[in-house]
Amino acid sequence: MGRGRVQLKRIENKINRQVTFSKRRSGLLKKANEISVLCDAEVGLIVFSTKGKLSEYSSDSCMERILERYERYSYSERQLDGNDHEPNGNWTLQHAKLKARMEVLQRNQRNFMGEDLDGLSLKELQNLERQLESALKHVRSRKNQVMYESISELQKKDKALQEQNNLLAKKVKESEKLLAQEAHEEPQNHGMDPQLLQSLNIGGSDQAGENTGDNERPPPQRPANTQIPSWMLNP
Amino acid sequence: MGRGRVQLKRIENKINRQVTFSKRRSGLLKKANEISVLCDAEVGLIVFSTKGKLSEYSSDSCMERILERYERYSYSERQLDGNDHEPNGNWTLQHAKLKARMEVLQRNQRNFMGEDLDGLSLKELQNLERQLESALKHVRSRKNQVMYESISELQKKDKALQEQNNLLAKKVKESEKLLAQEAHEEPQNHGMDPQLLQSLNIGGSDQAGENTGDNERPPPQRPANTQIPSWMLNP
DNA sequence: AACTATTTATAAGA
DNA sequence: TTCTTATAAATAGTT
Repeated sequence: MGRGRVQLKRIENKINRQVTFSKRRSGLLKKANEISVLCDAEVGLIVFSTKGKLSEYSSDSCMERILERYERYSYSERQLDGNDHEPNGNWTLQHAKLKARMEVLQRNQRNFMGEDLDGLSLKELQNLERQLESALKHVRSRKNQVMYESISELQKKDKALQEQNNLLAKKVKESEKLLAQEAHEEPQNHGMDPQLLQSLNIGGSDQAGENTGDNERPPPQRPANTQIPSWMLNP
Repeated sequence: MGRGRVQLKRIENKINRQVTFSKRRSGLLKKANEISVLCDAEVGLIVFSTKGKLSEYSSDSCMERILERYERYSYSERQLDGNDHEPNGNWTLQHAKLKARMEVLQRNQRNFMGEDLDGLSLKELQNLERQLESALKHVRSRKNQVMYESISELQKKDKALQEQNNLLAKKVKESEKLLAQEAHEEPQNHGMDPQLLQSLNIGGSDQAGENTGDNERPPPQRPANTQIPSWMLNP
């Protein structure tokens, strides 16, 4: 819908992609709302942009409800397993304990996301900082590994394709030879254009390096705790 | 879009509603797919028809992952508190739900701690990295604030103490003067031992203003909360 | 399920 | 970002 036909593939131009995303997102949200109202359906829609920004839509009942319903629908009886190790003893206690643990987890998680930091002491903040640094290191390391593996695989594929190409090229040459012999006997030129051979070099090897470029982040910043803030030195 | 304008309200005719639902659902799914491909977005779409039938769409990574990611963002009001709208209904279900959520939270937390990263896609890793960077920024900012406040307070306290010291010093001098006069009138020494006077010089008067001397070493003991922890200075 | 007159969505341009 | 506009797509009502 628009001035040109659109291909169903990732838009490479970044700006363009961003703009299209913005437009289509609003369109999608609108349509989600429409179907939910018109057809009395329950809809939950979650969209993460490339940059990780979240947009969501959920019909009347909140997303939480819809997700619960979804979980119930998709794997309801999965966790009926070993719940009865304490027949009917103190469900209440169990429940309370679970809830308490849950709350702790949630608070932690919020802290890990850099929120709700007001109640933390300096030392706790320090610990959290160290923890986050360590996590970040691991994540980056893992990311690099994943990227490396991906590249490796692409290279393998690339190699295989090239070999295949060589084989094909050889075959083509043989054909040419045969044709040349024929031509020798009968001097007309119906050999193949060498450029055609090039075009058989099926693309894809160049995707390998694509991801290596803009994902690297330089470490211009040192960890803060190796650095005494200037205001501490100049009271 | 169609032969007539459509009102944004529930379609009353049941057949009609069902047909429209079917058409629009496929449209919605299509558009969800399009935006995810074109704009490199991560999309999760859940649709329950009036009759409770589930349709879903999720881009590349499975719905489960998207929902986890969603939880990571908006874990917010996990209101476990007033969940007992079903008094003694099915504790089992409640319990199971709690446990399921718990598992998700724990997995998330492990990810936030840089563990169990093997299952994550490149995109998810990138997102996690961004999240951690952001969290780290917040934590550092908060830490700096706390440190700044702490120092600010120290300085205030310091100033107050100095003033107090000045006051005391002045008093002591006056006492000395009086004693000197007495000594002049009656040359027996029943005055106070000058060393005693010194001891009245409640610690720190030398900090007051006369920094001209050789008092460079830090005072042996400061109030605990006016002390900068060693780990702050020695990273 | 197909058709088609219309309405909508949106790609490109400003 | 927002608006405009030409055009592609979606779809309401019909068959």
